[in-house]
Amino acid sequence: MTCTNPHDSISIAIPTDQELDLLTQIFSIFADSTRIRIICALQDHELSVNEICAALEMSQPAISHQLRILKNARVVKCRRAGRSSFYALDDSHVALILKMGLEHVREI
Amino acid sequence: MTCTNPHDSISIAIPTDQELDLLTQIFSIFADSTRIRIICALQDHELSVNEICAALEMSQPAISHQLRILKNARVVKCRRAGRSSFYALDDSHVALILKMGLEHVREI
DNA sequence: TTAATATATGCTTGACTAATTATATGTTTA
DNA sequence: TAAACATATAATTAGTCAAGCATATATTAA
Repeated sequence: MTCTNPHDSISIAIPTDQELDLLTQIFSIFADSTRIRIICALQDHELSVNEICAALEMSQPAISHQLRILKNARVVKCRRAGRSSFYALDDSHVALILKMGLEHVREI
Repeated sequence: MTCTNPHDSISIAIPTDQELDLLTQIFSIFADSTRIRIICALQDHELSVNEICAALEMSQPAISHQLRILKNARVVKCRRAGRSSFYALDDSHVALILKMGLEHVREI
């Protein structure tokens, strides 16, 4: 990536308006504990909506609501099998950002 | 860090409730374009409140409002000099998370 | 001390959003 | 087909929050 200051590897070039929008979109996804818990639940394997409800002990519409947000953001993908829909992580980049945040939190 | 699945380096152990709170707090900070712009403006050098207002073309109370949030979250620190207050980045870990997000956005 | 400058704070409003309730759609079994 | 099951969607509500306005506090200069 380009940096405004080549001497500082952490330096960030000023984001464009479009980048700013995308950034706030992505970070907004993680700004909700229910969505983070869903992503963690899908970490190792896909789950049906019902299974996610059971895992998080939350209502089905509440889970479907958040799944739609995660799907629109391409964080999860959906596969239909019979009368169940199975959700799995889609974009590994996004999971990496969450991992970064978690590492940060655990280093405090 | 500990992983639920040692074969997958991206795997994330289920966060505790406390970690979940800290995570949503941190990501909430980046879920606002004004705050991201402030952080970017402070990337290379400290700035007074007035200078930040000028850089972002926003009102002084709006900037002070966001600076207080960033300060409480220890993302920025404040230094008083005469009648001006100069703000600078405090926690470089947080800037790293922002950098991650920006790299992600720029790779799409 | 008074005036001017710089920043912080309190109050309010409008926009956004997570969760609930109720209902609709889709799928399988009897 | 009808009934049961699984998920999606609509409408509503309550809570959160960014920004604006007004004002208070703090610092310097005259």
